[in-house]
Amino acid sequence: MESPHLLPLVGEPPRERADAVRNREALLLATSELIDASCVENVTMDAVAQRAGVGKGTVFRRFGSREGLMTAVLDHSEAQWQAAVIGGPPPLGPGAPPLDRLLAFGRSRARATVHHTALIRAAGHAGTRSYAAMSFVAMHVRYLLAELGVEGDLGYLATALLAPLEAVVLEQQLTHDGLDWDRIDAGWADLVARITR
Amino acid sequence: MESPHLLPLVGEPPRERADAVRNREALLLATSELIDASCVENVTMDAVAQRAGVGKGTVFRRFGSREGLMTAVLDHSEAQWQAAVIGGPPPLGPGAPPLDRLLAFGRSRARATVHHTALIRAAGHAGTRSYAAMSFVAMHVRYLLAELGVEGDLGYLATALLAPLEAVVLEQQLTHDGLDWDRIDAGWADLVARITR
DNA sequence: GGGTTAAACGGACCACAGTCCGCTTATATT
DNA sequence: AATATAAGCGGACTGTGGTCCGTTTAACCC
Repeated sequence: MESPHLLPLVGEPPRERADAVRNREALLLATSELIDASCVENVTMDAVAQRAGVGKGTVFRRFGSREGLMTAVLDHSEAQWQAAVIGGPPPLGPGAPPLDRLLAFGRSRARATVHHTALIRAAGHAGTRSYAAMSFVAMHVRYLLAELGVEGDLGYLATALLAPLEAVVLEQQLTHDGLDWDRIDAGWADLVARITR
Repeated sequence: MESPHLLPLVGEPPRERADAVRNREALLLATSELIDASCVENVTMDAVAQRAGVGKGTVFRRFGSREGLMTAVLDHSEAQWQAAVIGGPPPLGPGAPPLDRLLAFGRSRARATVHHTALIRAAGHAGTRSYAAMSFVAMHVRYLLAELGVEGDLGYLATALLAPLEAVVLEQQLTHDGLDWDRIDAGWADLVARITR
C-alpha cells in the first residue's frame, strides 16, 4: 500500500524533495526546543542550524529570515488555537449562541496573544501575526457579527474589535496603563455590547 | 542678558555638558537628513556618526540603541503634532465641539501614523510609539469622551478607540484588507458613534 | 542500474548593531 | 590660572543576521 502523499496531484508539479522536508521539520523542532530551553531572544540562527544538524544557509533557504522562522513556529501554535475555534467545545467552538462565542473568542484570543508576545515580536511583520492568521480571525469575528445582526461595515468593525487584542495594545495596557485582566475582559465585553447594540 | 538656561535650578544638579548638547543635536540633525536622503531602513549607525562628525560610541552613549535614536527622531515629529492638538486651530485644536474634535483627532492621528510607519517600526517598542506619546493621546481621548458624557471604563474605552489607529492595524487594513481611507474614516467615525451613543 | 538535471546544501564571507576601555576635555574649585 | 575630577569621546573589537557560490544529491527517465 502506497503512502497517499506519493500520489502526485495535478496542478502541483514541483514536489518538495524528501531531504528538504526532513530538514524543515528538524529545524522547526530544533527552534522550539531552543526557545523552551531559554527564550526567543536568545535563539540564534547558528544555534538552530547546529542543533538541527544542517548548515546555516539551509535555514535561510527554508525560512528566508529569522522572522520567517519565528513566523513558522508561531503558525504552528496558531493552528492549534484555530482548531479549538473551528471544532473545539463551546462556547469558543461551535454550538453556543453567537454572543457567547464572541466573548469567549475575545478572552481566549487575548490570553493566547499575550502568552506568545515574545514570539510574535520576534516574528516581526511590525508586530502583527501572519496575514493568514489575521484573515482567519477577521473572518470569524465578521461572521459572528453577522450572526448577531449587526449592521454597518462589518469588515471594518471586525478589525476594530480585533485591534484591542493586538499584542502591542495589550502589552501597553497591562504594563503601562495599569489595567488588569478583569478590566480588559470587562472592557472588551462592553465594547462588544456597544457595537452590537 | 544671560541665557535663561544658564540659571541652574535647584534639584537638577548634574548639568549636561556643552559638547554633549552639541553632539546630540548634531546627531538628531544628521539622522533626519540621512532619513530624508534615503529611507529609515538604510540609515546605519556608522553613517549617522560619520555625518555628525563624532565617533560611533558617542551615538550609543547618547541614545542607547538604534531604536532609541529613532525614537528620539520620532518624538520630535510627535511634539509638533501634539502642539496642533493642544493649541492649533479647531476642530483638531480647542474651540470646536467635543465630537468634532474627536473625529478630527482620529483622522489626523491615522494620517500621521501611516506617514511615519517606517520610523515607528524602526523605533521599536514592538511597534508602539513611545510611552509618553501614548499616554498623551490616551489622556486626550479620555478627556473628550468625558466631555461627551460617555459612561463606563473610560480608561479602557480610550485605548480601544486608539487601537484601530495603531500603525500595525492601519497597515494591515490598507495593504491586505483592501480598505481605503474613506472606509477607514467612516468606520472609525461609526465606531465613535456606537461608543458614545 | 546509469545518466541527467535541477534543487538543496554548507560554510566561508560580509554588513551592521552594540560593547569596551584608554584618552580627551569641559567644568568646578581654589 | 592651575588643578582635580568626572563626564564625554572614539574607534577597535565582537556577535549575529544574512548572502553567495561551488559542491552534493534526490528525483526522474531510459
